[in-house]
Amino acid sequence: MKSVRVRYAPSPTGDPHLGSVRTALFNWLFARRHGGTFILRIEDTDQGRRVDTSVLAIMEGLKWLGLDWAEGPADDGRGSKGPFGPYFQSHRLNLYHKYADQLIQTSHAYRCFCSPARLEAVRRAQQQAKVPPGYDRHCRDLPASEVEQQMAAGTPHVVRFRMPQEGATSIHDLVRGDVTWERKLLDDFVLLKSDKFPTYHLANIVDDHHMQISHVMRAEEWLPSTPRHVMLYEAFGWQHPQFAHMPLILGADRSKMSKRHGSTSVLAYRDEGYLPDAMTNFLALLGWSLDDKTEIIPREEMIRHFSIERITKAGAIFNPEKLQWINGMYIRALQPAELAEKLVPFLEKPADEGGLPATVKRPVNRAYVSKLVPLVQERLRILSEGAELTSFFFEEQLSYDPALLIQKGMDKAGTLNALKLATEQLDTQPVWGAHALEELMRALAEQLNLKAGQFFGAIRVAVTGRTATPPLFQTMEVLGKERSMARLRQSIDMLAAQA
RNA sequence: GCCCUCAUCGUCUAGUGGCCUAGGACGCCACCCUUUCAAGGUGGAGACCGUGGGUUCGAACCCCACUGAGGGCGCCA
Repeated sequence: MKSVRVRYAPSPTGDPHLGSVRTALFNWLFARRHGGTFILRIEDTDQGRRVDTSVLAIMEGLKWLGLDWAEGPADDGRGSKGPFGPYFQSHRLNLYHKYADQLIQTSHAYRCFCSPARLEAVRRAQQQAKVPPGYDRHCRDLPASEVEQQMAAGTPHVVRFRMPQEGATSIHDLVRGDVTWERKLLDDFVLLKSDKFPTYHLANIVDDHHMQISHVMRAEEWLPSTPRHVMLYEAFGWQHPQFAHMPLILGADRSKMSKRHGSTSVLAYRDEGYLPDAMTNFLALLGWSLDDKTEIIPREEMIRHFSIERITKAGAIFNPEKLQWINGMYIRALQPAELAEKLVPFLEKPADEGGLPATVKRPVNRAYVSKLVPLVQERLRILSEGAELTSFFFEEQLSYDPALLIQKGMDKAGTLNALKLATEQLDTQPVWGAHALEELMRALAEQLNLKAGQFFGAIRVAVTGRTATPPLFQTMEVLGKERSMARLRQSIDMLAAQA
């Protein structure tokens, strides 16, 4: 195989979405697998839809996921790096004009002076007549004299491809096998718009050729435009790259994933606390598999084993629950110190963005976070759950319903008594370690003739304000004696005061 | 309407003619572990492999038709 050069060619019209990023991932994996080159090219040929922040967002998304490009926009998002640049199509206009002219010279293309209004009317008529929509080739065979006249008059025009009407065009798609189209069903698509910008079709072919792209890996939605591209390559006398059309990522309703299906920007997943490795692992599994059983696949393994042959053909519904599960697996695999570091920014977010309550001072004490992290590591699925899971570690004042203190099979008086005894004994406890605390309290439970679950349950609520927490005595150890004792005493007051 | 693609548990998938009375994973349920919640372990429910025809000694796997779903049909990519 000649050297692998693949590109990810998004148009900067918004944040990078999941489907788009999955395409980037597959291209990147393929390049890595074959020691090839992964190229980022910005297809900004639509001035109307261009969103300025988009290029930065796309690069941010790729960087976050660790998908580095050898050629493409430079890190500042302005210049380009790599030998075939620039990698912004809007900076390559001369090239497209040159090739559009060449196509006109060789009669593979022609100028079309039809107004948008006329095109619209034609389309409407076609719709009414239930005829396949498409350009009616009005200008395909305009006399040279009229073309000259229109040009002299400065009439806005586009350049269209003169689609041959005989025969068929086939490709051998690496994912789908042979696919064939009747040429007479293909219309005379636009190559150059009246604003002198190329369409996607022209720019794409010219650039893929000039950048020596070996494999075009893109989503299935591009399959229908592939015969047009192949015809263009032929018109230029160029060899076309190999094609591989990947399955679409679908929403729950089985339609193409879009904004309608909720937050689909990868950056939103980053902000919710998904780990980049978990994200790539999950995305890779949407349309590709390593074997019949492996789910957690380290990046290096992914690279080693990635192959187009194992890409699925059918579209895949995005399953958020599985993503959460995978993320949980990656969180558990983290070193506690790493997790602590990743968690802190999420804890410090404003309360209404999922951070700790507003009453908790920022910045949080990192040493303290490091101590509690081991207690919540296996209970976390995404980083943004951290604040909810740990807020009682930080709060000065707990607020909860005192009735929660009374455990199943116990009453108020019994609970009060148990809590008082616990408080007394704990108060004299010199060594505030989980093990010692547990021994002491187990003995007391026995003495009180209470089940450990009952007794510990009451203490748990007293100390944390919750019924579900990390292991009680470890929690108390992290909380510290002073804070634990204060909470115990407060619980007694609250319960006693309750009617 | 026309063109193209696709079709195995709810979901992601394994499966390329006999190893399939269809395997794994998420989710769900139960049990074990256990001071709660998780994590972990074990087990379970869950797919007559879209339907109907072929081919073959034998089909989830090959062929045809149908049906269904999706994508495309812009001076958007």
